[in-house]
Amino acid sequence: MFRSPQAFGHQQGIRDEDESLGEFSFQNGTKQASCFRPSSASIPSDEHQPSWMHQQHYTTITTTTKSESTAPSNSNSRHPSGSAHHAQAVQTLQRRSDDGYKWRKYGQKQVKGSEPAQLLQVHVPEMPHEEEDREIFRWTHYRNRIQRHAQPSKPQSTTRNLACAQATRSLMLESVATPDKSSVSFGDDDLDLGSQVSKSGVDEFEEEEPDAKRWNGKQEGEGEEGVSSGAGGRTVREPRVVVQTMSEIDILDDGYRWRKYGQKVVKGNPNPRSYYKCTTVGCPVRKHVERACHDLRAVIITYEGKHSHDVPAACGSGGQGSSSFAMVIRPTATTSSPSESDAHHQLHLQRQIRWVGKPSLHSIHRTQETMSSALDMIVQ
DNA sequence: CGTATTTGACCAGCGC
DNA sequence: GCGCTGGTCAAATACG
Repeated sequence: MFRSPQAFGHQQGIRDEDESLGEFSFQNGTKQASCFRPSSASIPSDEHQPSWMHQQHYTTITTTTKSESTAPSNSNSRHPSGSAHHAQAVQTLQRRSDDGYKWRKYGQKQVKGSEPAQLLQVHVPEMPHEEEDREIFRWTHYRNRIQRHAQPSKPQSTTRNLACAQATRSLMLESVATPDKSSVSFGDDDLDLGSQVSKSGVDEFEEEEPDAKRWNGKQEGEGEEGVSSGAGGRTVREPRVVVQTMSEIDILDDGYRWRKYGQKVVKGNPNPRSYYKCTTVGCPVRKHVERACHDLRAVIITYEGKHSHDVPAACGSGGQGSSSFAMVIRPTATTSSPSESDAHHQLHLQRQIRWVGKPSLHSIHRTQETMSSALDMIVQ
């Protein structure tokens, strides 16, 4: 089995935002990757056909955690760290983007009242004044950090196994908690988009109270993982992690065992959403999986909760499983005191994610790279 | 036969 | 209060 805890756990602390973004690197168990650090030369300059159209391989990441300030009575005791503070980091990174490129909305996860996983391939660069774009920005409710440099897709030279055949061509990682005002700005310098979003989006972001009723509701009573509102406090949604991957199969082995407990068609997406629980006793983690309405190949997986256990050996060990990748996500990322930095939180988050997979599979590497990179961005 | 999945019913939050 | 919606439950069913 391939597992590369060093992919995240060994990363050096937290880098300051911005400058490193365009040239971050990460490590996984197999190699030093720089897939998101292409040279600027790799950026096509074709304005007529923005390069992202050629580049299937992009990643968008948004992470948020909740600050105590807006959830004063957030049950700190639920977190082992006894945190009273959720630092919030909001970060959206896109691989295919930069000034002068157009942005196109490529998807939307429509959960009424909340926009936990808006998927963007933004286009129209110079005119966030246009209504459509403003909508896009409102949509995200996050500040967007656009990665300048594109990574050319490496040719897949070898045959893939089944899982790999579903190779991730794009990924989105999005850890979402109830937004608050402490959203971290990242690199408004690198693109006006960031500041624009902060104007048109973050304000709403701050004001809106996402639909937190359900993912909290019952979970609160189920275990320690649910982020609840304290007495009289606002309901705080537990952080989520949303992963979007291009796959022809719905079930991607992420290392854990899941039991399907429901399926429902949600508004705005003809494709049913499947609900899964982690089968490990006492583990509160749930996820739902749905196909994007805009692209049937796109699978959107939303995790919520923190695993109270490690990856089951039988699953995560890569034994006979078809694990293309496994991601352990423990979004309960809190700090022990309000004074602790976002960096601390981010490091915490970073350490909560690791990969499990088969190193021999190229596309797995690609996925891992992408995801690792995504996480690397998160901790910027 | 045990386990996993399916699927309709039910529940709860929110807006009108 | 009612309807809409997302999420969950649990009996029925399918599968190995």
